[in-house]
Amino acid sequence: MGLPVNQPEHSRLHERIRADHATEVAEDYVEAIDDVQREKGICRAVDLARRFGVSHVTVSRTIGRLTRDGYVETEPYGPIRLTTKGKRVATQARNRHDIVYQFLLALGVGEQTAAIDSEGIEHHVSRETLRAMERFTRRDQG
Amino acid sequence: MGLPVNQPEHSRLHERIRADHATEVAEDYVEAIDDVQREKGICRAVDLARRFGVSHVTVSRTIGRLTRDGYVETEPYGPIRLTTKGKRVATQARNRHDIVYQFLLALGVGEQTAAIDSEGIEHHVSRETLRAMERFTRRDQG
DNA sequence: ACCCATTTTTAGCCCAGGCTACATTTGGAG
DNA sequence: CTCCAAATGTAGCCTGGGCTAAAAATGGGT
Ligand SMILES: [Mn+2]
Ligand SMILES: [Mn+2]
Ligand SMILES: [Mn+2]
Ligand SMILES: [Mn+2]
Repeated sequence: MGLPVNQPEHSRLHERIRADHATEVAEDYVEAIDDVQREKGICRAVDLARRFGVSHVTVSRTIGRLTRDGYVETEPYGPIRLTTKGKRVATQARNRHDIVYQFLLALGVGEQTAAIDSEGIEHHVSRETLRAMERFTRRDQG
Repeated sequence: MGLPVNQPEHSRLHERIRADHATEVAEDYVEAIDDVQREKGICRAVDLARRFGVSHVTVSRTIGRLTRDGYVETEPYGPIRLTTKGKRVATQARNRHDIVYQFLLALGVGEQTAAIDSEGIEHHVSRETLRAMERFTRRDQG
């Protein structure tokens, strides 16, 4: 067994990365579903296909996985609704995404770049780093 | 066709993310291969399996793709060597990774967290954001 | 009421990146 | 030299997340 090594074991890092990737799609989807619902009342698969730039079939299959995992509910040919769990994750995801976005702006990055980079970075930011980003943004221009 | 929209179209963002993911494994592998070579002269598949916490079969298949894409060269039962292209990508990847890591430290994040988060964030940082991070780190403690 | 455009579903394909089980090769210890 | 442990390769499986083509359902406009 051996005592727990205190330096981060490299394999651990990558396990985290793989775990992040597994939840990444779920986070982006529930956030997008929530967005669409705010914008136009209900969310349909076709809305997500446009938003993500993928085919409607890909959306349909992904929604199947999200349903299986308890994030969304649908009936055949019906709209896509978030479960309680889905709403919670959507709120957290949007919050975190926004913190990262505002942080990049505060760092001096342009809006377009901040929008693009935050979309990927958000999924790999721990609580600790998120807090540090908030602190910086507040101090810088709050 | 329509005129190019100037606000970042949401689907564009996600296309970037998907592209980043496609190169992510290649970047981490060539960086790791370079690391191992520095540490112990030659790099073998087992070294990478340990480092990434995956089976040697997964490494073998991944190395096959990297060979196909011109990043590495191997002979049967031989060590893993980087091509010129592979070395270039490894150097760039390490450089960028280090900038992100140092930046997180400068932001006030702990070493463990910085190590973990930088491993994921590095792949989603544009040149512009990377420059902003360098600027901040230099100003903060350079 | 009907028709048709839009939407969703289904079938079937691809590739990346995981795995286990088993076969083969290699090189060093004795 | 021989043998065996370690490394590598091969076969076959899985899931996620992409795609196209074609079928089926829905619902709004006339
Ligand atoms: Mn998001
Ligand atoms: Mn995202
Ligand atoms: Mn790296
Ligand atoms: Mn990485």
